[in-house]
Amino acid sequence: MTPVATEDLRRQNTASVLRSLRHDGPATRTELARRTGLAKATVGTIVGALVDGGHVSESDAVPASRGRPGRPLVLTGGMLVGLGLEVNVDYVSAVAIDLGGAVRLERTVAVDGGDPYDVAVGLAQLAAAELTGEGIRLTGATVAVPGLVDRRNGVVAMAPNLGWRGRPVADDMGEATGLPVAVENDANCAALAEARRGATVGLGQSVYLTGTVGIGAGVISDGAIVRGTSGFAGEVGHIPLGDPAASCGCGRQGCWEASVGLRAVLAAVGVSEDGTPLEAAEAVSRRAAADPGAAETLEGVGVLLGKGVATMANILNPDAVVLGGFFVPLAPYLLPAVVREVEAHVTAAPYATLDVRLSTLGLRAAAAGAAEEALTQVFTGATAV
Amino acid sequence: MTPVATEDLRRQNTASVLRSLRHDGPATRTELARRTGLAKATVGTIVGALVDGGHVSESDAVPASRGRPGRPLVLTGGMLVGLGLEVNVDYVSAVAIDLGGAVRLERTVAVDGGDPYDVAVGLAQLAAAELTGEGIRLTGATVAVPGLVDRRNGVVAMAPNLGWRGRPVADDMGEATGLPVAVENDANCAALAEARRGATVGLGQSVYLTGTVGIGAGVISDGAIVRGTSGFAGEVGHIPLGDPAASCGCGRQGCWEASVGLRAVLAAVGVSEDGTPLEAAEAVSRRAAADPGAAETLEGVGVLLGKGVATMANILNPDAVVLGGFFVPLAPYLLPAVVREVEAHVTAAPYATLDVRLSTLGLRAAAAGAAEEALTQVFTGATAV
DNA sequence: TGACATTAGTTTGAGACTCGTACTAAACAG
DNA sequence: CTGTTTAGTACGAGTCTCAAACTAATGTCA
Repeated sequence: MTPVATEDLRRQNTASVLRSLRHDGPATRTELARRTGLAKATVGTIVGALVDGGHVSESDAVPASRGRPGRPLVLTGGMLVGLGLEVNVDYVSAVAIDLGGAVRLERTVAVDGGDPYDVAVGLAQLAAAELTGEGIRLTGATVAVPGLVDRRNGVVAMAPNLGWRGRPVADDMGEATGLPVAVENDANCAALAEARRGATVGLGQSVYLTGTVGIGAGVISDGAIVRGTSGFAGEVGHIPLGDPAASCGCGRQGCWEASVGLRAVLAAVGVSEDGTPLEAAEAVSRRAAADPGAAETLEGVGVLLGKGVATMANILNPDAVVLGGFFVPLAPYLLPAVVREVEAHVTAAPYATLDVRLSTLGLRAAAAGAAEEALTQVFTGATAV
Repeated sequence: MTPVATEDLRRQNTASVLRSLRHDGPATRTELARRTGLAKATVGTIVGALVDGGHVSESDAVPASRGRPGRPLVLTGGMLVGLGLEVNVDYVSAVAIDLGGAVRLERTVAVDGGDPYDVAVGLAQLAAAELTGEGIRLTGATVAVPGLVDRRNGVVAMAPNLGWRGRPVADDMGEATGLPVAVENDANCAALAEARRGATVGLGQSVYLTGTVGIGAGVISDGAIVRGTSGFAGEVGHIPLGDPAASCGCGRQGCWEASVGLRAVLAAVGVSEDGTPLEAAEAVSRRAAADPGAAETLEGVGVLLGKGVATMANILNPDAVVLGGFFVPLAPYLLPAVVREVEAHVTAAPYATLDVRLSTLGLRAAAAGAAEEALTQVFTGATAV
């Protein structure tokens, strides 16, 4: 495994330079040499190729205190773009992000009754045509799906909300668009998005917990998604630490989701399930503002939520846990209890702080994360620029 | 980071050859070239250096069906040895393992009242002297400790059973022995040992769950320990999914350990806490064989154990979970319930099988894993042979 | 104003490495 | 004893990084 020839060296070092520009911002060649540990001459060669390729450009010289002023290099990366698609029951979103992190395209299309897959293919083809028209090279597309995804073969094993089962999305969509297509769980994508451009930028390890209809988690370690053996990691909706008496939609008792999922919350507070999860959660929030009993109920949800967060933290020891989805509008009522439970139950609490944060990216997180994922192979050196 | 020069290339490829020999067994040069993807000529050069260094040797030619017979290469690795130390309340163990995976030294010393640290230092010095006397080069030592270990600075943050708190073991012991010393959690080490030479050889991702006085887990991914941000991952003893009424030694209620830990099991079955955890567990096993009520109680423990295993499996999606420590003698009574709970609560269960296995290494696991850990940098290419 | 110090970036030659091809070595088959 | 087959080595070409020397651009200070 991992055969390494001398050209792979260049790829790795190029990726190292790109990562440094991405992660620590613009820098002169000399500064980059210091950051990466490479020789000045080597950085010069690598940067030369990147400038030729249009991925990096020199900004105006900034005179340092003394000596010849350096010319800082900026990731423009207009040429390399990753495409992310989020497939959901009622909408499909596309986001394209370039090497520099800029959003180059953003579309959302409603799905009216038909198969979301067809909408996704159409959107992907549209985006690909539009982007390549500008002379852009797409590194690939990643499709974020709410369900169990087997990464090894690009098959969606099960996506109950979409009604998909054993669907070879990567192969099918790859053929339809001519792009290398990967499939990924939506919570994983959102977690990556928060880690690259949201609430957990700069942290080594983080967990993203989203509440939409179900509960899903994404785990990020050193900028990469942790997938487990078959890509099913982070399927936390049905871990058995909810109220043992609560019946879950899956037929089991005591699932976490059955106590802290959207339906459970709506039922507990007595709000009807209208509109999107976020709209419903906002209705709950309004009710809690008016009704102390409802606020207290939410605090109870927060306790159970905190127990689950503490459980994940004990197993994974992340720097931060990010709450997303419908947890965000309810945060004022949930967060105090969550923080309390975390402090009570996380073994490492006195020695390593665990931040509980709120998602900053909102609904766009999954698609943006999918686009970032489509770009990662460039930053890891797996693909040549 | 990751500055890569042309010599690092050789290190990586050498490590690749070593890993192949380790993982897939002896092979001829041509076979190695096929396995690693390197050119035959390159493998020839690398193997030449390894043979010169005494790390690899040619075994007798085995004639293939036709043509010139190949000379299979075997990891002898007599020259490079990793040292592992397991520090416990009443004993300290040392195990030394060479590149070929052979155990080169094994010692256990009882601790009678004194500080286990002093015993460990003495044992390490003894082992180092003995091994270097034979012309062996020690790559380093890893100390396995039952407690929270901060890997970044080699400090044992807290080891309640040892009475250690904020102790800079790596620095101190490194000075005393002249070796590079690392510190690691004992469950992590045992998990690594099972993955390299025990129940989970060949699996990509595994979780090891040990019961001694407390409950601890180790997570292995692609042959490496998953540590989380500060090395506190796998501290599962106090995740809140035990009986909510059960009081834990830590002062909290509902900790998992308070329901499935050794003391809880002994109390539930009515056996006194005599001897080592394993001896006590064997007493429990005898009791259960005679008393159906006790067996039923154990089944209840198995249910809670299974809930925890399912929780970890949902978060991490491993290939297998290994039960060690006192769970092994009680397996006949626990395992059926554990397997049932896993099948009931693991979301991925229909799509990816999760094995529940028993530890095969027993008490020696932690020290052996520590020794393996001390060797890993050779196999990852971080250290030159 | 001009020599000097200082820092940025490039040129150049050496050294390390892998690769493909051609070549030698060692067995068996008929 | 010749041909076939497979294992392993020698060799030259190509790629890459590196250190040191060198050029470029600016501020400093007499």
